[in-house]
Amino acid sequence: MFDDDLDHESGRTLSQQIADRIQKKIHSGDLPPDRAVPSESQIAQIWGVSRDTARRATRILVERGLVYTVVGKGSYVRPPEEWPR
Amino acid sequence: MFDDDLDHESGRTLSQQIADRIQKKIHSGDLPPDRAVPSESQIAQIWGVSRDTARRATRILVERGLVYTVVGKGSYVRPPEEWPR
DNA sequence: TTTCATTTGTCCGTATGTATT
DNA sequence: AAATACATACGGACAAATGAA
Repeated sequence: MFDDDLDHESGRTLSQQIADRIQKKIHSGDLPPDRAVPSESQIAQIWGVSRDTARRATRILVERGLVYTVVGKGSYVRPPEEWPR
Repeated sequence: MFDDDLDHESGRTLSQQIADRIQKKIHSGDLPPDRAVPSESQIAQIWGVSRDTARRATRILVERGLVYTVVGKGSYVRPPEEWPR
């Protein structure tokens, strides 16, 4: 589902690149509303980064208004009606 | 391990002199492949320079192809097969 | 009720990247 | 070259919340 590697050289940070890849899956409908996005542990596993970096990636998506987080459960895709325009 | 003082008078910069000293340890095998070289903080501590100067020293070794850097972890001795000839 | 695994929240220490003064 | 500050990243630890067994 997420297969392309991250670019450690480009100007964009690892967490930004991860957020971008997940955002594409959201906008494409691959990750529908209220569907769980990859957990921090999964992100760390998928892209081979630390949980700290995984957390940053998730927080970026929350700040972009595309994802909401529930403690103890996970982070989920926000309905498109709530996306910022 | 690194005991000789730097020369603040010579033409060579402090970072160059530090890089030279570490390079000797690499070429002598005192710092074997994939062994961590002194961190920027350690360099600053050992030779009494700023972290900025320590960074420059590490950077020089990277540019010489003797060392590779991993963000968040440190800098390490590159295997001799990868050294430029 | 208790136990357990999973997930996020928080904090720590260390290291490098970047920018400013 | 130095001093400082902040961001990004890695690794580890423990707490709190959730839900299932």
